[in-house]
Amino acid sequence: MVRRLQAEIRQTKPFATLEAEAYLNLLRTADALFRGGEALLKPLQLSPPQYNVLRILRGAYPGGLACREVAERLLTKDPDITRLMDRLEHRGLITRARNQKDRRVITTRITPDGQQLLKQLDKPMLEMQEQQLGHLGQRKLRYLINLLETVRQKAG
Amino acid sequence: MVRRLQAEIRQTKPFATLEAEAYLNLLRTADALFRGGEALLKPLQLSPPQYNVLRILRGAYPGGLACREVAERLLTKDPDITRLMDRLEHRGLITRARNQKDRRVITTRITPDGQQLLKQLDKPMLEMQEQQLGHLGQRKLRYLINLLETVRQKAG
DNA sequence: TGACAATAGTCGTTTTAACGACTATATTAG
DNA sequence: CTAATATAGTCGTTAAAACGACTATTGTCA
Repeated sequence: MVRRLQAEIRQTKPFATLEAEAYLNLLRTADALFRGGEALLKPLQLSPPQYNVLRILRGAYPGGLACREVAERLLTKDPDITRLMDRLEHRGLITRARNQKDRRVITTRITPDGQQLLKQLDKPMLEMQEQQLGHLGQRKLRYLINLLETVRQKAG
Repeated sequence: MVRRLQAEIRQTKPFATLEAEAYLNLLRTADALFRGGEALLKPLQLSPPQYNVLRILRGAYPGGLACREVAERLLTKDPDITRLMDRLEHRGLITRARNQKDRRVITTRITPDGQQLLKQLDKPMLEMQEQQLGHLGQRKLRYLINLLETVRQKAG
């Protein structure tokens, strides 16, 4: 991957700005990490957004969340949550019930099956993250987190 | 965005590990930056992968590249390059010609139209990156790049 | 109260991505 | 030289994501 990026640099030309270099690096590194997670999910037939929704719902358990709340925590648009939820419900990983107080909202909860699925993934995820990032050491990790949060404050 | 992330942390629980925190931060920050680029592309009806392919081809100009070479530099699988190229060719942004020496390969080149489209985007992209990342300053930017490359060496 | 606006969620459609199977050409080994 | 294997690219199908329009319910205010 690094070799690939270097090859590309050589081939085109050095980055126009340091910012451009950081930008591309950030995207590529995130992509590499992302693929690691994706690989763990695939055997369980779970897409990354589905996994994220389940985690969000686990965080709210034993309470539930409205579609809108899930969409907010997720980085996606509302309209697509519905069908994503459809698939999760169909697999028995979540349940949905119309709220009695405000009959517009539908409260979604994670089921025991859903929780078990997540639990299965917890350790592998942590191990993968440890392998991908642990070599930096606590000090550099903290600094990296710090930098990223700063960037997101400006860019997000 | 930051507020959103903090809210999520509060709601679930602090991250299990520092690595997990860095992992999520990296993904979210990359997503934020990515959306910035996407927004610049949308008015021109160009998807991020299409943009990347055009940039790769510009780097190779006046030469061309085989599908496989483009796929290598891109982070995507081969099979999908074909149709992506189809759309670019249909819009006159690239041309394709079967190689005479090895008749299996198809050499793809960027057209003047394609180059002009890219040129239109160069300045806005740099400006966006400057706005998103410039506030860090050269020193921190270099360090960030350094950290990211280290991570990618291990994770990519 | 009754009209109007806002909000929650769903649905229809189009575009992209993902995965696997398939064709054509080239390379290699016996 | 031929059979087997590898490589380049394409195609078919299914699954997701993107975008907009639509329905139902609630809230607001004249």
